[in-house]
Amino acid sequence: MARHAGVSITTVSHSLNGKGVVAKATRQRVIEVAAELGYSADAIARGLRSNRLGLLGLVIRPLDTLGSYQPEGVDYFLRFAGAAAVEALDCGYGLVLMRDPTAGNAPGIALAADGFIISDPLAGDPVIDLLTRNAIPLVAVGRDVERPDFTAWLGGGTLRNVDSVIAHLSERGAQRIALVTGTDENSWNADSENSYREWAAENNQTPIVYNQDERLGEEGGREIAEELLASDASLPDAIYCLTGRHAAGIQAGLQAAGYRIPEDVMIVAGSDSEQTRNSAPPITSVDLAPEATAKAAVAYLVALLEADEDNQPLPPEIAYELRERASTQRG
Amino acid sequence: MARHAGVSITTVSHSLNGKGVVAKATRQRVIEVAAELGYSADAIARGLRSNRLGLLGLVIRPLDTLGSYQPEGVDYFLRFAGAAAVEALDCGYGLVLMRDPTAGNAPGIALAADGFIISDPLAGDPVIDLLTRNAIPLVAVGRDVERPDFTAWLGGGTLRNVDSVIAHLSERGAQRIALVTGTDENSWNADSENSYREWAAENNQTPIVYNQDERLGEEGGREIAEELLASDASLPDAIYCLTGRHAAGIQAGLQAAGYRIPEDVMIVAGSDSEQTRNSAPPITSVDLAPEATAKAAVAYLVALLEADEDNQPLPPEIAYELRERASTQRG
DNA sequence: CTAGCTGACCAAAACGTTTTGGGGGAGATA
DNA sequence: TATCTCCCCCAAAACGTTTTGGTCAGCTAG
Repeated sequence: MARHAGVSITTVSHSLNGKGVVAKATRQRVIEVAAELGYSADAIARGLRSNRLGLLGLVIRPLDTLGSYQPEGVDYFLRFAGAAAVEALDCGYGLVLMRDPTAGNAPGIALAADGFIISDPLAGDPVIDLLTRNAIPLVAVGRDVERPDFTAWLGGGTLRNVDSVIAHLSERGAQRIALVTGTDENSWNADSENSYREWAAENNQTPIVYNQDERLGEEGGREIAEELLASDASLPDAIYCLTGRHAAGIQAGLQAAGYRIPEDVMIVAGSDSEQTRNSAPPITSVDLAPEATAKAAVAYLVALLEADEDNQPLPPEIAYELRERASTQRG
Repeated sequence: MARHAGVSITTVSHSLNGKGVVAKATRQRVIEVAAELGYSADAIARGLRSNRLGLLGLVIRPLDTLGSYQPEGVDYFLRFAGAAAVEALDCGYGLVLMRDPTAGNAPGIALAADGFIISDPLAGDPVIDLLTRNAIPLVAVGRDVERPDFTAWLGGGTLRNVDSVIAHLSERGAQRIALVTGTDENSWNADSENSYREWAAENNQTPIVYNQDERLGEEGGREIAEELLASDASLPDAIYCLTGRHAAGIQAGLQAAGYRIPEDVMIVAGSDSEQTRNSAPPITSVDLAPEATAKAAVAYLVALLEADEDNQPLPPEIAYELRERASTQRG
């Protein structure tokens, strides 16, 4: 390239990057020759020199614990990943989906990423340790419940979903509202339960909480239904279930026992999925806005990467909406 | 690292990569020290030296021409991309989704990928030119209709879908079968039309073919319905429509004009989508097996990358299935 | 005793950039 | 004429590996 343009390597670099002092005519010629030759600086060599490859990593922790990257009907994560990839492109970055990079079978490229997005980190997440140790910037969706000092996370708005769901159910006449969470140690499960217990305490309700392994899917929901039915206490008249698959299972279980949804029990899911959309009746669900969240997370990470030391960006806020469906449509 | 282990840089490299001649004890010690320090060779530096970054690129051409990377209800590509990413990980690679890398706004990392998967290349696709010029191996899903010499592609089985759909429709009593394709210049559109016309010629049928822009979605389907209704010729009694969104639009258009599906007209879509699953009636569709296709494409590309010059792998075959639904359920 | 071989290790080159620290020529000033 | 100042440009270092082509010591064989 330098030979073709009749200048030094330095001048090529300066010309194409707009740095240094180069005569206008020279810079123009270099640019023209580069275009003609289809030349552009080798990204790897540039990466070696500048320690910036233009690559972002995405780790979706719930899929790690779930064991499968394509859980039946759960489209939240795929939509999240797709939107993140597109937004990264818009920012001039590539995005690589990765599994737990502490697990050892991570691709070699893992630690070469400029920054990471961690979706739903676990308590004291080792992935955050690894990245911090390697001085790789990261942004989380959901907080690490054991790491209060780590503030570069978004999605705190999910906390308010508990309140809005309870308000919705109360408005429809619910008296005794139960909560079903997953067992992953992430803030989505933990903080939702905390919020719920706070509400119960404030309203003199006996909290009714079940924790069920996410991996069990609809079957896990059916088990909860059986536990509810076998319990000495009377059945709650509304159930807020964080995962869509558990919700669908609970609904099916209660219906099999002769209960009607929503007449006898109302059901709300904390995240929308194919199961909640297509069960009978369809289940009222919180739309966790995967596209908007992904877009915000990528933009935030890129801002973090490209910001000066002194004016760091702040985490964006995401708005969630309740999709009201027949499972809470009374009267 | 070399200092910590008390050996040269060379010996570290040799020890960790199992190359060269290193005393067993030394190699062991180096490995231990590396584990202790959490050291692993910098992927970028290694990439610079070996020209292998461990990164695959994925370009989905229909989304480029569509202009949107999240077309409403079309989950084929997202599922394809997700499955490809996971399979790449299983092979030790990262996968980056990219837009048309010839468009200029491609991320710098684009040409640093070890290899590419091109989904549904266009006729004489410039992306293939670009990659070939840069000596980057690639695998396509669907062939480039203007590049018969390029054989590293899979998905030829879609050709047979035309026959099986026609067989299915004939079995259900169809006499006059129309075809609706898209206008993208890919093999999926072109070869399907060719197959259809061959069948028509062999069976003394007057071919009825419409080509409609993919970008118009369901509205485009409705337009086709109007054209069919306005035509002098009588309405076909079955329509094979390659895209799910066109199919849903045609069905809605015909129903609005008072025709019944499937009694008056049967409809089949060449690719499954949310529209075909949830329209009324649900539309019989070909399941293009995005996960299996993606997995096969990645495995094929990786095999290509890692193969010796002399024994190149052959493209795998994919099997597709017809999902029979009410839109062809007669009698 | 010497030449040759082998096993263990290492210095240096190469990969293609970016960045640093000049170098040299032309014009201006003394 | 000598010196100073700009303005352009460039050589070389550095990034962290892998790979090539050694060196050196200790043995073995002649």
